[in-house]
Amino acid sequence: MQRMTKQRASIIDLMRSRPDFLSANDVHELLKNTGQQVGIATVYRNLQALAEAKEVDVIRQEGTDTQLFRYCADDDHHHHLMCRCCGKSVDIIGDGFEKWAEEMAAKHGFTQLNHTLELYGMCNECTEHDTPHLAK
Amino acid sequence: MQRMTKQRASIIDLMRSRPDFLSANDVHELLKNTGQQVGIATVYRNLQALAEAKEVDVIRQEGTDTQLFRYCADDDHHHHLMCRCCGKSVDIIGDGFEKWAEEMAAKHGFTQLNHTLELYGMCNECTEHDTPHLAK
DNA sequence: ATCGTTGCAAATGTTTTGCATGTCA
DNA sequence: TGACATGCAAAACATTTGCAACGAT
Repeated sequence: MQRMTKQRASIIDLMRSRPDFLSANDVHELLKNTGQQVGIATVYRNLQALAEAKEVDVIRQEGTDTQLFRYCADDDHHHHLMCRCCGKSVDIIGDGFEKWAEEMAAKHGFTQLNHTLELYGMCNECTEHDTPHLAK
Repeated sequence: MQRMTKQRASIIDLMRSRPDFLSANDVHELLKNTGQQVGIATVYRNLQALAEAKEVDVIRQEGTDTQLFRYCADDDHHHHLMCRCCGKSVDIIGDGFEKWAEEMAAKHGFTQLNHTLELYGMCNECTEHDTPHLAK
């Protein structure tokens, strides 16, 4: 079974307090700044476990090959509209989209459909304030 | 300017002859099997150049962190419906989808929208023949 | 003869793993 | 106590880069 340790608690706390997507490294650094040292391997292991438990969402950063994690109460299937400037993200339910995807699959004889979809843009705040990049 | 070398020619030839998505490593191996040794770094450099020239499409493999490349005549923006079993993929034009995405962005005050979208499934052949995995 | 290209090996960056040690239940 | 969790360092990958040798134009 799953045991509650100091470090798991720290990680969960941090994730719950953060509305934006963070890399494993971000989490590691942020915890270090709070004085709660947690090994990077442990960070990865816990984020992975949380992802499997659907407590966090995982996406891939736009250009790079880094996974980003974010706490997420809603464990239904959904997508994200993420600000590439400040990292903030909005959950999107894909009603219309899912239907479109199924149609496309059917048209080409594909079954057992699955998909990856992420939307990236600039949120209104970042557009207005011309914020170049948000400090983590 | 761009120079045509043996190795660039080999890579382009291979890509043109392949309808499925290949990793840089696949390309490297396949060329090795043909006797046309090409350094892995060169494979990467050329695939990257081809991607910039929009001669190949790049996607990320479903679970992993590997990029996959595929020759693509059509340089307009489009998406892929890919068979997770045999790797075959179909180009999809996103008319309906693009519009939906813009609506979603607008609704939440996001601009400069961009997105990643890939569809994965089982093609009819793979479903019928119950092909477990295609040999590369 | 240039100057882009290649190949190799080393560097990078992310994520995973082995293993001895620590610790929750 | 005993199974699971942690930390560290090493391993595993995918990808990039420095640099000397090469070769297309």
